[in-house]
Amino acid sequence: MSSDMKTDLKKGSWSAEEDQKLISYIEKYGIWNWSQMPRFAGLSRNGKSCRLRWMNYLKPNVKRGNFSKEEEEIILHSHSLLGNRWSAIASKLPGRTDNDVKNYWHTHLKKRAIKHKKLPEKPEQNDTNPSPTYGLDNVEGTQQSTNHSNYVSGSWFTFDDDNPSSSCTTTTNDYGFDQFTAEYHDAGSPGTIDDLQLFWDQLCPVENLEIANNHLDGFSNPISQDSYNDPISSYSIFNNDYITNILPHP
DNA sequence: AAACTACTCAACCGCATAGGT
DNA sequence: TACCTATGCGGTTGAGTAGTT
Repeated sequence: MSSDMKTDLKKGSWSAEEDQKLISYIEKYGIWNWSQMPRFAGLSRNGKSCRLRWMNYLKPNVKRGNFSKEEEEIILHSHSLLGNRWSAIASKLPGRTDNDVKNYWHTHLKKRAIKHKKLPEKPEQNDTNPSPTYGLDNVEGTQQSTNHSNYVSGSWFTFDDDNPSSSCTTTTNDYGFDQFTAEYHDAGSPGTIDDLQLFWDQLCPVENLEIANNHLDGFSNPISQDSYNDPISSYSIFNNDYITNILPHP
């Protein structure tokens, strides 16, 4: 028999008194075990309910109120990358919870994303009007590409010498954003941090990095220790201006 | 003013995973 | 290794509210 059945636990909306009990207890004793805490805090709730109430509502620095334009953009962009990984998306928005982001998506942004998805695609490449090519070929000191194409084809550049399985691609994602994705694969064993640094230096030369970072909006930093530990590191850029203005051949 | 509809968001539920024994 | 428990996550629900007829 579950503890819920044994002890007639309360469900539904939280009262101000319950909120205060939980806040007072946590302020005094901290969070130590959600399933035990309610009993000591004098609450007839299960641990999950307490945890949810604290995480989504009572915890200090939980941001209330309307989402800003910037927050909306981050959600839209992140969702196009991560899908319904609400917790991961919320982590990019200080003070917002996964529940908030999920609710806001369903009530405000989903329709917009679907509408956006129906926007016309970029023009197809043809012989008389070739799409611009993007690459590092003409950047001094960088590796020459042996396999690059434009963003319409969805396959842009492949490192085929020093980094045989690393790649960059540009695609138009489901939401109509141009998505530029680069991956560093170090087949089998992790490479050195220098290998990774070299890869990203080639991909984003110094003169491009500053502008590129303005569009990263907190997406994974390619030169982080995390990336080093992960045999694949990647980031994506969704801003059309970035691809148009930063990466075209000179 | 009443009835109905649409929207919002707090909360619940089930499942997956991590960590401990 | 198998089992148990706690925690975290995403899908879903439903009460309350706002807007419309």
